[in-house]
Amino acid sequence: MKFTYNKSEKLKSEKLITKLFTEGKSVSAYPLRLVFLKTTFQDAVSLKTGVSVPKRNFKKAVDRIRIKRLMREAYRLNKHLVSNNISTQYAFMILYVGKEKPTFIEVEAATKKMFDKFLVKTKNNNS
RNA sequence: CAAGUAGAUUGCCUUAUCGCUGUUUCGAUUUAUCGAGAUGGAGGAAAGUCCGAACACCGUAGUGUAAUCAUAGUGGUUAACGACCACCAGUCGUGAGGCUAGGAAAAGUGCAACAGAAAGUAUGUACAGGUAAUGCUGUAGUGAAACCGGGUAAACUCUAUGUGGUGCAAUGUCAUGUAAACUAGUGUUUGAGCGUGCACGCGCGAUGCUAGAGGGUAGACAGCUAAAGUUUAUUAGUAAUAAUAAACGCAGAUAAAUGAUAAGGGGCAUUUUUUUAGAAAAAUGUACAGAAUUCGGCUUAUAAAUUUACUUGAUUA
Repeated sequence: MKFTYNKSEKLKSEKLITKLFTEGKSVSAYPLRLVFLKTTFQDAVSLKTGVSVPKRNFKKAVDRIRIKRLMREAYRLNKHLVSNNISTQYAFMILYVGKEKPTFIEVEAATKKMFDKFLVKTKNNNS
């Protein structure tokens, strides 16, 4: 198991992001919200993920960058929960919908909870 | 010692684990990826985007005029500036110093609280003087200012000088896919082409199919980081700054790297407790803030610390 999160695992394509937001489904675990879409892409990874913090809630760039770093870190350490349990490729976008600055412990707990919900939801859909 | 004035500097550190990104070396292969190593990786304001430039494109024959906006003592610095430095003047402060609203009122228009007869078309009252006669002359009284070519330009205005626009999402190169139109070839029952992996067979099949050219979307590359560079020293200058020498080689991401977690330590401030007037312990706090083409300024935010020069007051000798 590798806790990596490099360029090929990041969601970068503008087209795919637009499609994700128009067609994707979502689960939320406050203060996080996950938008996902079953899709395919060239790179040999099972997930492509982006993170986002709205400027509306955090006006200072320092705060936004800090939260994004926490979210990326939580994703990096916990992505095996998802990647070991899915068969097809997914695009993820994790949004921070809270309005307070979080700690890493909060973000990590919310990430785990969110991934559990995601797995439950996708299984139900398949069966 | 206290209070203050003007500058300059700094902007916490270490270790471990797991990661991100640029460059580079080696090794693997699947030839564009993987693995291992080495080595760079946020600021004094990176911020606001308020000025000035470099650079790029668009506009423009050239020149002039007008409008718009900006600037406004004198001299200097600079690539340039509305920035900076020096001096003069005015003004505030006991002082060190701070501030600038510093061109023109003899082109025109406007404005002037209170007081006052009257505030810009002057001239009432009282007293005195004077005349043929008249506010013709003086004094008193209000006011910052009362006829003086008055004041005010931090009112319009005038004068002088400058001023084209858009910003790296600029701009250039490559270019998968694809609609219509264009050009060439080929084809319409003598069947091009497509699907069924190939052949056979079967099915579909006609402004069709193939190619070119074109356009330039997704994306990639260049622009992109060696620059009016940084540090130190010397010299010239009151200074801004300039010259010379030596050393250094200093982020380059793009849904956007420069981190996360844990442990330990340091400085300072505040509070509490202890105490032998030295000090010790504990708790809390430790800012503002995140590059996005690049420079020079300005403005704004900022816990706390260090330091230089000077002023005023007090005490001691």
